[in-house]
Amino acid sequence: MKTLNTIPLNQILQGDCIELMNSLPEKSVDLIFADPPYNLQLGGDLHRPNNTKVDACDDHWDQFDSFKAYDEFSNAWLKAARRILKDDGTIWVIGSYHNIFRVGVTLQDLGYWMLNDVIWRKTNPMPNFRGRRFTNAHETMIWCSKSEKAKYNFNYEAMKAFNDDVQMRSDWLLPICNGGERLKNDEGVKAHPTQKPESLLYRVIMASSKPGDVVLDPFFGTGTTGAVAKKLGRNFIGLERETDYIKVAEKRIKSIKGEVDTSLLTTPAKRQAPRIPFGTLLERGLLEPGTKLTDVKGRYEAKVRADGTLSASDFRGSIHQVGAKVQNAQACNGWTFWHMEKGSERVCIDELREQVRSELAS
Amino acid sequence: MKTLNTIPLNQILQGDCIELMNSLPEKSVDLIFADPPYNLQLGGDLHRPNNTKVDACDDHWDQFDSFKAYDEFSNAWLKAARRILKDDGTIWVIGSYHNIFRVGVTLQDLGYWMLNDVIWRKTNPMPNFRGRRFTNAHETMIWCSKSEKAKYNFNYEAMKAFNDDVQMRSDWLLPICNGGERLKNDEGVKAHPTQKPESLLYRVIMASSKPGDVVLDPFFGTGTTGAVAKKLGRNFIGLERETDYIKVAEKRIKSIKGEVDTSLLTTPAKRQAPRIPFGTLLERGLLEPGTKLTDVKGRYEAKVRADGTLSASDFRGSIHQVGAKVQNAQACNGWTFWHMEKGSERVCIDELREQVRSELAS
DNA sequence: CCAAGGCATGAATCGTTGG
DNA sequence: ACCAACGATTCATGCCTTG
Repeated sequence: MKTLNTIPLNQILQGDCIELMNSLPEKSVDLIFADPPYNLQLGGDLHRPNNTKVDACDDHWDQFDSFKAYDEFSNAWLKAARRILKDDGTIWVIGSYHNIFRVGVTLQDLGYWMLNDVIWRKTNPMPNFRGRRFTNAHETMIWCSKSEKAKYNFNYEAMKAFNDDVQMRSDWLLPICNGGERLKNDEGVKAHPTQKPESLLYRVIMASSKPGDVVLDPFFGTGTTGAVAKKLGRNFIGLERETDYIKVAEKRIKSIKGEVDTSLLTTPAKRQAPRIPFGTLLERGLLEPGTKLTDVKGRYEAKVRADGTLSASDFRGSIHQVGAKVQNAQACNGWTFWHMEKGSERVCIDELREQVRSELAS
Repeated sequence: MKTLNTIPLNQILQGDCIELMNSLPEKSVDLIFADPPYNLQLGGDLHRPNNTKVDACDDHWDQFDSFKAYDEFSNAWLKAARRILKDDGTIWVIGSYHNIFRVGVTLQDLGYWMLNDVIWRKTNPMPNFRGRRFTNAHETMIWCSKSEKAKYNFNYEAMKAFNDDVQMRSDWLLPICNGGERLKNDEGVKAHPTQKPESLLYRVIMASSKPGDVVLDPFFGTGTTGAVAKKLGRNFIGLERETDYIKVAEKRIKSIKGEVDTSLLTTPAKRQAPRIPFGTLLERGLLEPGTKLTDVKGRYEAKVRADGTLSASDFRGSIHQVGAKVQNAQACNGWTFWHMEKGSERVCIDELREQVRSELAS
């Protein structure tokens, strides 16, 4: 494949992304966003508790023989990306714990300079159905400049403005892509197993590029990067192998008239008063496992357990459940019912919660 | 240093953590929590395994040299840790984007099996003063078992109870360590630059160990791991080079009184409840042969046979087999699937099992 | 037309025990 | 080591059906 002299804008190029990048002129791209295969290494099938089968990402493009093969792949495409990236351009790569550590090392070894790792916290992740691990509720993005001294672009003021005038943090709370945004094929089946939400790309592109910039995505899929780039007045280049994805992406991008929906940039409304699990008082040392709690008169009592539940004679449960049980009542607000002894006084545990709330607010 | 036959508990061992770990008996530790140094650019803490010092440098070649040294260091201590870790033990390592990707790759390359990456979201991170990046508001922990097939320990029910009866997610919001918890030396200066909050260790130790387990921290510092281990009824081993840190940690841990009733420290899991054959319900008269069972909606039905099996139209078998068959599913938990009619209500047979269990316990 | 409830589904490295 | 059987396990969201 011969090298082009000018860069083809606002198009999807079909083929292997490494070969395609090698055909593009060097130092011609301002921003790269990449969502490479995660090398998931899934075992057998997984079923939900209601016996339905989880639709796993088992596509051929996610299969690698070994970590070594995956590292060689990462090294190859990140090297090709480095050649076409302008000296002051930046690159984002997204992944999960299956692959992101290997991608991070490859980035560092190739001389990229890490600026941030940014956590995409999902409001609605898939639960852990078997109860064997923590709910995998986030993905990680790495943001790099081409070198330590590069004068990269970061729209600090814009990010701050969109975040209620406080600095944008490295953890972003955004929903996964579903509902109307999720693209379906003619049979009504999801067109791509891992379509990213536009809200994520809005922040990425807003933060690290300017209108008129060239934004390249080497694993274009159904074209979220291109769609958002167009909406934000940037030029895009999409690289993709699969004909089916390209068709969907072209239709999607064609239908966009370049308007910006700024609501996608903002953080979902902050919860009013943050919910404080009772266990928080334990891990913060405000209470200890074994502490005796009583009602305000000292008629009923229970002991605090390490997992943030209470135990009373032969009953265990939340502060609310145990509070109701000892009174033989239907319901009980454990926060106002239970007190701890402090010297000769009884202090309501709700005061401890207030203390935590004020610390969380600061 | 010669190898010990028994493991020294609830002590801080002074010296190089790799040498000290090599002196401990193999497969003797249940849980490792490690907060390794990652000041690549500061020089002070980073030595090659042969004890030569790595120069702090900026340019690319030396940066690569320093990554290589860091990888050798990680490989050495994680290998030593692997030897002393029990086959069903787990390890946590915490870091930031400067080092965590390299640590992650080393873990994977040594054969550790990643279970989760967990994000510690800081309520009160240091702001980014220059406004050139996103506020670095989190650190990353990697949690691994020793191998893919290991039967590691995860206290799912405890973590769920702790989190208001919703699965604990992979992102944890916790404040950094300051205020009264932050240890100061005699001059009133913070005793350690990166003291971790006890709340973080509380969750780690609660989630992945049992009372009486051995918890080792190879970079003990001021001993947060030991302090929380003691509070939660676990044994600790701390490894540390610096005399100043050891003094502070010993004083800290000595002041903790660690007697807590073990029953308050553990959350019973249904998984480890004694097995009750379905036939027991019959011989105890809780069910009679011929009783009709249905699913919760009354869509499927079966009859109880005297031998403790069920029969449905033209199929006979265990409660599980028949439950699966009528639904045309691969598997089924008959205990939660089948219900008996009691007046106008349907009662799950799992409640009958609970009744038997409580009778057997008393 | 609206409210309530049912149902589908998302990048997932998701068993244990006894024969 | 392999196999069969037991039996434990889900949260947020959006669309659709039912009343």
